[in-house]
Amino acid sequence: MNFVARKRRILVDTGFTEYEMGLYSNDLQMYTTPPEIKITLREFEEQALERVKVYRIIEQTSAKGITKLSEEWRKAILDEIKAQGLKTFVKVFTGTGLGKTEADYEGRRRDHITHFICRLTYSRTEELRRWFMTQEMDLFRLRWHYLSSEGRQAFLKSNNLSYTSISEEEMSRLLTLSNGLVDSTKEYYKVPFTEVFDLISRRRIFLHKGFGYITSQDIISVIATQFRSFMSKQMMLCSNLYSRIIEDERLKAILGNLNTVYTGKNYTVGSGNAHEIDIKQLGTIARRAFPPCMLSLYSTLTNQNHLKHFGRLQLILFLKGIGVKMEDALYLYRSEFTKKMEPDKFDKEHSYNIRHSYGKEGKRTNYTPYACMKVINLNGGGAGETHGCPFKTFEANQLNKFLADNISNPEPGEVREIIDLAKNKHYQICCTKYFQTKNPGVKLNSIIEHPNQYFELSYSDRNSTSKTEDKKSVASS
RNA sequence: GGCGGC
DNA sequence: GCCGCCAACATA
Ligand code: SF4
Repeated sequence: MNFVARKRRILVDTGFTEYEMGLYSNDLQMYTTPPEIKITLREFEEQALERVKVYRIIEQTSAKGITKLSEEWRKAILDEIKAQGLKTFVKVFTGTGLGKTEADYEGRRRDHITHFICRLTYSRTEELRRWFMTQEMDLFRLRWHYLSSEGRQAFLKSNNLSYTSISEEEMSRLLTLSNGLVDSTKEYYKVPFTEVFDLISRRRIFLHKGFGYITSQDIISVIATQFRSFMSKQMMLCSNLYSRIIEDERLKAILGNLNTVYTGKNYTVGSGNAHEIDIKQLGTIARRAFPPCMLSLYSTLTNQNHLKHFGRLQLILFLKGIGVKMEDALYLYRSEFTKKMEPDKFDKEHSYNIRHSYGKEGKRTNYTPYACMKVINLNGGGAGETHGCPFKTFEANQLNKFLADNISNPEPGEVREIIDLAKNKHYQICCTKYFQTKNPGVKLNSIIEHPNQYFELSYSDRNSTSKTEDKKSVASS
């Protein structure tokens, strides 16, 4: 009777229509069609929050130093998803593709719905869109790995990706034509060569009559490119939709809640953490408590007496965030710049922008200092540029020198560890490690997510450990 | 640095 | 050549 009941439930009780059965025929999809949402608001919120948890797990696992897309990476992510009790997701994420049980369909529908809710909520700003896209792309590639050969074929077909897997006889022709470039032990797909440019530049790809022949391992990179470009277009449409839909009060409460969970954003620079900064001691403070990205800007400002556009911005917003008064910031920039520039030229070219950054001109917006994500994405490596995150932009020897100059008593191997983290592109972990070697007394409960957070932590540490010095100077005066 | 005005 | 304006989240 169980058997009968279950069988009926597939068709009747769960209410999967024929249309939905088609829509949810595969564990992986490109989310081209919006779902019909027939669930309660409470379920809506719960399920979407679960997907956000998945995003955070992916992000944090990648940040831990585990190389993306490796076996270890997949295992770590899935284990954590299980540990947080998100079993339904594990099933659909690791599915081989074409399962037909009720649970299969249920999982895919949940995947579908939660994806669209998140797509909507994370479409709001540029920053959120970027973050959402990278998590979704990683998730997509993770899931592709578990699809069976049949599942992959079906996926390609249902998304009109005309990459056909090649036949036996075609294969034997290719073997002779390709001069050893095609390996007979692997499975190959035929792809229009216009879609494989990025792959061609990285690997040797056999091209023939307008087609590239790609292994089944490499095909994911082609698909991912398609998926990404499709998604980024969709995100733009969503951001329009968002502004209209958000007027529903009930939805507003839920959607708002969702993206506050966005990890990079939980450090907010408020008026609460503004310090009295003595501008004449800024050099000492910088060496002691500035994060590398800001210290590096500060030193080129004072050594070269010049900063390029984004460097000026990155630094000025940071300074504003730690509590430097606008007059002091203006004074600092002017006194350095005018060592190599006529004072009136400085006034014409820069003073307005500084006031504007402090919210004193035009629209009078108090712009928020850049978070690590933003700084890292600034990519400061260019000629004469010092902005961006040093762990990303510095060449190996440059980084070596920086670390030697700024870490006074390194434990053996510590510097090596920092360099390796930087090399593996784990900039924020790297920075956290750097922070810990400079401030062994401070216990961190999270990684560095914001330059101003870095400053607060190291500055307050010095304050508390040097209370005796402060008292002394008070007493002696 | 970008956009815009004269 | 002069100049202004903008980089951003509405949420407690
Ligand atoms: S990780 Fe963040 S705080 Fe550290 S140097 Fe890079 S941008 Fe600055």
